[in-house]
Amino acid sequence: MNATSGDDREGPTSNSGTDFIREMLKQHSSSGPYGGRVQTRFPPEPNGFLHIGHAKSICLNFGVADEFGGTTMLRFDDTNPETEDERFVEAIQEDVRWLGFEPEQNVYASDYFDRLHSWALELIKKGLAYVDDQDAETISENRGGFTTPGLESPWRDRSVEENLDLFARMTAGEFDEGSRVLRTKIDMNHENMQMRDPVMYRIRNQHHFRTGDRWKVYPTYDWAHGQSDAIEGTTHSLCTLEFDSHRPLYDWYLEQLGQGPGRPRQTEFARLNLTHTVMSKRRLLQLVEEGHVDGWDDARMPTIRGLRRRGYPAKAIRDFAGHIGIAKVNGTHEIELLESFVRTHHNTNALRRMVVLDPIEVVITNWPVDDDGVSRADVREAINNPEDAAAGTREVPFSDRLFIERDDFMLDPPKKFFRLTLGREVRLRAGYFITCTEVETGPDGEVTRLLCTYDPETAGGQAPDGRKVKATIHWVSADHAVDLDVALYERLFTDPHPGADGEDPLASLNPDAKTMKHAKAEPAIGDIAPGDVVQFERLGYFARDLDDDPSSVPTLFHRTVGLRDEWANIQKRQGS
RNA sequence: UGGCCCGUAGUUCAACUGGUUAGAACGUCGGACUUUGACUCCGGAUGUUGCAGGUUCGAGUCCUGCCGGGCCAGCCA
Repeated sequence: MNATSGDDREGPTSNSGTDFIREMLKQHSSSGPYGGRVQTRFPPEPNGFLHIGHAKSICLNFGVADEFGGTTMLRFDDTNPETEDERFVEAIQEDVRWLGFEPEQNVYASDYFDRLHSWALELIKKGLAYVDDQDAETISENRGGFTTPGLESPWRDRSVEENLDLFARMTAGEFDEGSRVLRTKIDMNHENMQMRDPVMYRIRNQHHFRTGDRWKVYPTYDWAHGQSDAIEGTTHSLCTLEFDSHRPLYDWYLEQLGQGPGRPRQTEFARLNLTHTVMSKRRLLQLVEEGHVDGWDDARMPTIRGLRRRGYPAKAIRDFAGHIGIAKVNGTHEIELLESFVRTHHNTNALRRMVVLDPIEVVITNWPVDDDGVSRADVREAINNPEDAAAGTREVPFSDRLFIERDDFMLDPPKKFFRLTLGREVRLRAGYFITCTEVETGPDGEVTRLLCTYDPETAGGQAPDGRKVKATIHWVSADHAVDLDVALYERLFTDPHPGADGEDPLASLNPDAKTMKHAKAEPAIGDIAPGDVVQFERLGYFARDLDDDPSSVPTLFHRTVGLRDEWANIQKRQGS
């Protein structure tokens, strides 16, 4: 198996296996030029961080290779020294691992620079490539348009000797950046613009993070990609839809180089888009640089690192990727679908804890006072995870002064509100039934404190006389509470399709995408390690911050995703 | 404007490669259950399969035209 485990994965998730790529692989496994061999590659450019869109591609590439007994390379497409950097390499490797995949090998396009170079020489000798002295602007102008043919470069018919000499001098660094390029000689009249003498090499007087200052010419994507695939034995080169028009060129190079029928084959699939967020590197970079988020690993970001901080499990991301399948149409998935996989995962795995995000004080007026005049705390036992008996139980202190959620009390409740109100009895989860007997209010009429009585007979949450309550609410003993900072998240963009109408995507950036709260937690919150996700009962799943000090009490949690909330739906429908 | 790719519930995908009333998930609505208004379970609704022709006993699947969307004229990937 090609996958590693860092979590509870049981294997790569895939949909039913009926998509066009798996269909093709199925055929190629029984017949065809690859002898049943399957090798894929995930080829990120090390100039940014991976996001959920990359995760889809990673799951696809590693997933199908695994399903068909093949392997997957992690290949860094480091052909442009301008923007690439070692730190991205490390981050990408880490993210791929975290997602649960182990590459067969970590390789770099730059590993192949020598081979690529000698292949280029071969094409020059065959009269299929030439050095063009035109500048970028001229080349662009002369490429022609969709309906107009291109203009052949005046340098197109140089002799092989001159081309060889010039290219050698380009390689040696004799010329300025932009002064010359090596171009393929195909057809300036081709209906596919990609075939109008595409550039193979450009001069870059820049330091490359791997090859240093050795090279002065760097291969373009089109020249490097297919050949890299061929060198390392990739059979199926899966890429996104926009490379569709490059496929003829991809095939052309391989063919000219004499690669036989077993040569790699490019297949395109739709990239992933999600509602209420952006996915392009440029936009993500803009969010970071303009300070709209706190970095690439901000929990609001759709980056792998952001999702990880947010508490999205790798397994849920994999399940999501497998579920959505692949297609040849660019669409946009609802982020709710991803969230449902996150909830499903945490529902079965996350421990439960009680945390009050917006506390209001409750005094239990009939709580007993001991002979020495002191009111003592009681200890309740609570189930850690109703979905998993093995998770056991924990102790929760109960006393005469508690906090409950402000939302769980209404002085003048609407019809369908069945939580606490004056004169009504509710259950405190794993505690007792309490009845609100009196409400204290402040100068503006706001509720400041609730006086309640409890029924000692209902310890643990059952009434011996069998009477029922309509609501169970969570609570925390005030004197035992642990103070926490909690980050609540909403959609990063209010518009489900930011920028779809041609507007600036950032116009719908949600300023309230992050809200900080000071919360009160039960003491057992201390059991939760950084990075772990727990359910705050009735509220949602929350991840303890990755950078929180593991040796001390938790201080910061991020809301991964809220629980489904029927009450919120009711309120929405009632328009209040 | 030319070329290529693509149009199936609100969304994203299925439909054994022409064969009965076009399915699933998420969402939505209703009900059951419930010490989380969660989870779970049961049930409902939403489609002129972009449109129009054609081939065929039979078309979401094949053909033609039209409409709509995406991509392509970087020395980015």
